[in-house]
Order: sequence, then C-alpha cells, then structure tokens
Amino acid sequence: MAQDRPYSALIDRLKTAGLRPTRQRLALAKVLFCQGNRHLTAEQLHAEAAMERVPVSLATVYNALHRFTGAGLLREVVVEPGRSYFDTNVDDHHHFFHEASGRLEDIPGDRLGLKGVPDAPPGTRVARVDVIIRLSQDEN
Amino acid sequence: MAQDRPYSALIDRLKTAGLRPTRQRLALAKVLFCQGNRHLTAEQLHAEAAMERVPVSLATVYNALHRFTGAGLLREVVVEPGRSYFDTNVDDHHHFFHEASGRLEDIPGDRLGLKGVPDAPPGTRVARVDVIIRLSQDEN
DNA sequence: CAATATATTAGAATGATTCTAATGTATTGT
DNA sequence: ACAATACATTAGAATCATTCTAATATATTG
Ligand SMILES: [Mn+2]
Ligand SMILES: [Mn+2]
Ligand SMILES: [Zn+2]
Ligand SMILES: [Zn+2]
Repeated sequence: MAQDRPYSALIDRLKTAGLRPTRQRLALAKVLFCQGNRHLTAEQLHAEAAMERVPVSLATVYNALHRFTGAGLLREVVVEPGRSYFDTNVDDHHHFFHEASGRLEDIPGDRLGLKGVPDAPPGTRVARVDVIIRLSQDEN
Repeated sequence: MAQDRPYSALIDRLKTAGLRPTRQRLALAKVLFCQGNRHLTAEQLHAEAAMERVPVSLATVYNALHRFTGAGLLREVVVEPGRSYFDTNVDDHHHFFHEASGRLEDIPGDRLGLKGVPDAPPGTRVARVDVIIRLSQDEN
C-alpha cells in the first residue's frame, strides 16, 4: 500500500475531486487516507498533522474537512453535542458509539437491515439513514 | 386533559421523579409536557417560558433539561453539530430529520424494524439505538 | 512568467453550553 | 410555625468547538 512516491496517488485523488493539491491538503489527506478507515475530529486531525511536522492552521483543517466532505471523500457523523467526527469510510454503513471512550466503530452496511422504513414525506427525499448503537460500560 | 388545578399532576410527576417542584421547573414542565410530544432546544424552551411570563434564566433551563433527562422524563437527541434537541417522547421510537427546517418528526418504534443488530462488543451493553432518517428538499 | 483564481492563516467573533459563587426557596424535623 | 439544612436559581464570566475576516501566499492557466 505504501508507495515509493507516496503522494502521487493522493494528488490524483484530490485533483479528481476538483481540489487543488496543496501542501496542507496533502498532509491532511495522508493522515486521513493512508491508515485504513478512521473517525477523527478536527482537533485530532490538527494534532496529528502537527506531529507529522506539517503545521496546518485549525481554520485550514476545518476548511479541508468540509471540502473533502463536499467532494464525497469524507462523511460527517454527529453523535454528541458539540463534537463532529469525520469518517473516511464513505460506504453505506452504521456505527457503534462507545460512550465511555468517545470512539466510533463501523458496522458494515450489509450486516444491519432496516425493515419498514417509512416513505419520505411529500416534497422530501431521504438524504441518508444513520443508525447509531450507543454502548455503555457493562456493569456486571 | 387540562384540569382545573393544572399543576397538581405536574407536581406529582416531578416529585415522583425525585425533583423538587419549583416555580421554574413547573413552568418548564408545563411548556414541555402539556402540548403533546415535542422536540425543543434549550433556547426554544427558554423563549417559550419567557412568553408564558415566567422569566427563567438560561442556566436554569439547562439545569432542568439535564435533570429531567436524567430522571427519564426527557430524552436528548443529537442530529446536528452544536445543537441539542430534547424530546418529550421517551418511548422507543426513531426520527425523521428535516434538514431544511431543522425539525424532528417521530417515527413510532414499531413501524421501523432493525434486522441483524450485532451483539454489543464484550464489556459493553447497548444503551440505546438511534435511527435518524435525514430528509432534504426534493428538487423535482 | 504574468495574470487570475483559489487556499491559507492569525486572530477575532460566534453560539451553544457550562461554571462560579452568591442568593433564594423547598423540605425536614421539632 | 420555625429554624436548620439541602437543594435550586441566577447573572455573568468562562469554555469550547466552530466560523468568519481580511490580509497574505500559492497553484493554475495562458
Ligand atoms: Mn474535539
Ligand atoms: Mn438553538
Ligand atoms: Zn464509519
Ligand atoms: Zn421524538
């Protein structure tokens, strides 16, 4: 998976999405897309980019996350008030939310089925269906 | 449903929940529980209480909402970053979220079935399952 | 290499929520 | 009814995630 010129694939990915491949976006894309599926907050991504020795401003992190999301490279997941996760898995899937740790865990889309989803009310269409299974510590 | 001494039922409800029936809590409970099922933000509840001519501080609104939630009289629903709804329907049910208006609409729990819900990972238990069907404007 | 469009940034601003610590009120026991 | 006590309310400050502003820098195009 890791290549000799590890950036050329990422550059293409950004270009294809209509995004200029800037130094900052490449560093963020590397953190996001080269370590398997991840669920990250803006702050976490900002911290990881800093550790990669590419200091990116927090404003740029937010800009990039929103542009990546608009381009379909990411998906935003809201599970707690005042905190957004960005999900590198854009396939149809659902989530466990570990309340104790604040961690999200994927549930593949085909493992969980919905029966009897009502029709969208007139004038609307279903943009997305989110299923969140909230887990708390088992006190036994 | 509306009684001559409309507060006595609410007072009992608060007492049973282990909450002191103060003037402020009664006013908030009246707005919350005497108009059918509702999905309200703290700000909305604050505004409605003010219109009922019971000026309640915003801090008290938050305190009350959290205590009511802890007592099982309310349920908190998170659909958008930076905004919490409090739901007076504490039965098992799910939601349409109208992205255009920010409105939540109930889906009765028995109308929508989940198939193949995975077991909770070891050491955890399912605290709740939230299904949110996000609706956007149908552009036709 | 210029001209242009787009991106980055520091820092201020915003908006929801929480905190602090002073004051007020409900409850309990007598 | 009356203290004594526990708990609730409040204004205002503080916090935290996020967004905005407007100046500067960089990528793209011709
Ligand atoms: Mn965070
Ligand atoms: Mn609001
Ligand atoms: Zn995911
Ligand atoms: Zn509801």
